[in-house]
Amino acid sequence: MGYDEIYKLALERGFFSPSCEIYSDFQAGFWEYGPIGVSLRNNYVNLWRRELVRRDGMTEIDGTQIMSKNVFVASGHLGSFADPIVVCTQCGTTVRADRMISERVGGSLPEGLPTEEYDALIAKHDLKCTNCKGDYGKVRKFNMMFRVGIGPKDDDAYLRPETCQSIFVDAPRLFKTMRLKLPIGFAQFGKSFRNEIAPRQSLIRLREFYQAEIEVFFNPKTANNLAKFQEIKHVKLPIQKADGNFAEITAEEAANRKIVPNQLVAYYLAILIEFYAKTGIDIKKVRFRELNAEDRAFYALAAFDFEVQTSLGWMELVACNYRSDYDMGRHAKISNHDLTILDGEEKVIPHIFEISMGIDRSIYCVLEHSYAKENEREVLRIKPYLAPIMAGIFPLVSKEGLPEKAQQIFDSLKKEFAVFYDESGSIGRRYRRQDEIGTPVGVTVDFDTMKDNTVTVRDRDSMSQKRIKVEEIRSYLSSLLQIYSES
RNA sequence: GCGGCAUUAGUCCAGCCUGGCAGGACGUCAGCUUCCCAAGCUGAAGGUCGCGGGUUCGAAUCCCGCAUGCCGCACCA
Repeated sequence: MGYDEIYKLALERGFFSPSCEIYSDFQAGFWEYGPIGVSLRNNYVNLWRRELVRRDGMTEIDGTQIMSKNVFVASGHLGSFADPIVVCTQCGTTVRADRMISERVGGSLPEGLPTEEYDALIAKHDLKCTNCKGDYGKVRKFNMMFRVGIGPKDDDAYLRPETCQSIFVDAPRLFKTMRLKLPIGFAQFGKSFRNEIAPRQSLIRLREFYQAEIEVFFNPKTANNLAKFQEIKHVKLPIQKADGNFAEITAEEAANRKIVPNQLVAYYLAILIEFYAKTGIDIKKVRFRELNAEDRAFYALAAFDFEVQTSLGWMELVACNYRSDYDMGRHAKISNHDLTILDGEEKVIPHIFEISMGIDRSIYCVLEHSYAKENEREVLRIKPYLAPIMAGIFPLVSKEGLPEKAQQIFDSLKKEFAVFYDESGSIGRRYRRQDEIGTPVGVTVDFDTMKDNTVTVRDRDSMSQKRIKVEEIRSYLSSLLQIYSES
């Protein structure tokens, strides 16, 4: 299925929609989750908690979205998250000053030059706009962070451009109070904000978006001595190397042959791909793409993007970055706190491996990989534990006490399961409506129900039905929610 | 941010060229029908024609600006 079908489904069925859409001054890059979308996202995040956070014994926190300026001095975002841009005074074309200069003058420029030096270079080489030969204006820094003013004095602070900074600055207290030892993963789900120049395609590139980030703190000396590595050593990792070669190899081979930096990285890539297999994303259409030095973030020693093939091309869902001791080293320096951790006898600045997941994009991919049109039927073949609604409860016809009986069953289930009652239209129409939002089960009350207290349960994927007792509905639904019976 | 195209009911779209009552299909709702897969019949609701300005007796329609969306470029932690 393509983007257009998913977008239409989203608008019609309440997955997501543009923010502030009744006003004409609304801005690009902001989208709402509707009722069905919220339910899907909650289920997705809970699967993330179950299959990554709890599986690995991680510690989850929830930090603030607004953080002080010094956090981003330390993180490097104030300096490096800003691009030097220059605008043509004639035609308004905007280009990256550093790239434009190095392309036309030759050689590469050091990062983070003051803007005056770019101005001087443009003047020295008499560079004109490539589009219209017009003069360039002054070079300025465009920072991708949203600045906010705090209190009556409008003190500088910023909306976080990634959730992980809270983890770094909270880490010292967490190690003390939660009695943690290396290696340990910290997890956080929440909003991040980036002032993208060109937001695109609804959930794919947003200015306000959800991340689920995991930051694994470890001592680099023991990164190849990981007991739990045995659990996943046979998991296959599809890796697209920076040199272009592709290989599907086991986690064990990847670590031994140094295709990934160490066992610890191999382990987390493996549990990540096992997580995505459980989301229903087609695991034959995923890869880890190794980034070369130019494409990596400024802090990363190694980086693997987890990508999924979609109708829009390969889409990056997760950035896996080996951040080394950059973060804790920088925060130690700028905050003037000792951020070393005692690992046995040794004091270390922890190294960090990061699994930075884009939730909105992941939700989109789950939808695209699950949605199917078969003849006249449109069906979202989503895993039951991700389904926004678990079961529709229907009276076969709206008379002779059937609605009352169905309502009674609905009431008995509603606190435990996301169930939906509907008596409007033919029974077929009600089944098909639920198919479109991926509801795995239709429970129908008919005339036999009134005699023997049984109902039919209808399966979304096969459309087949069987009769079960009313008392068995609860266990029937529970059994469908089991993850570990899934392949 | 640049260029091209687009924006009309919940959704898809016609109407625009050639200015003159706001339309269709699907969906939704109500009633009838209905013993299991978008059936049928009857009826109804639903509109800031993206926003602002201009031209005109009169603008969904023509002109200008802006916003948003899509595609391409550029950008992309």
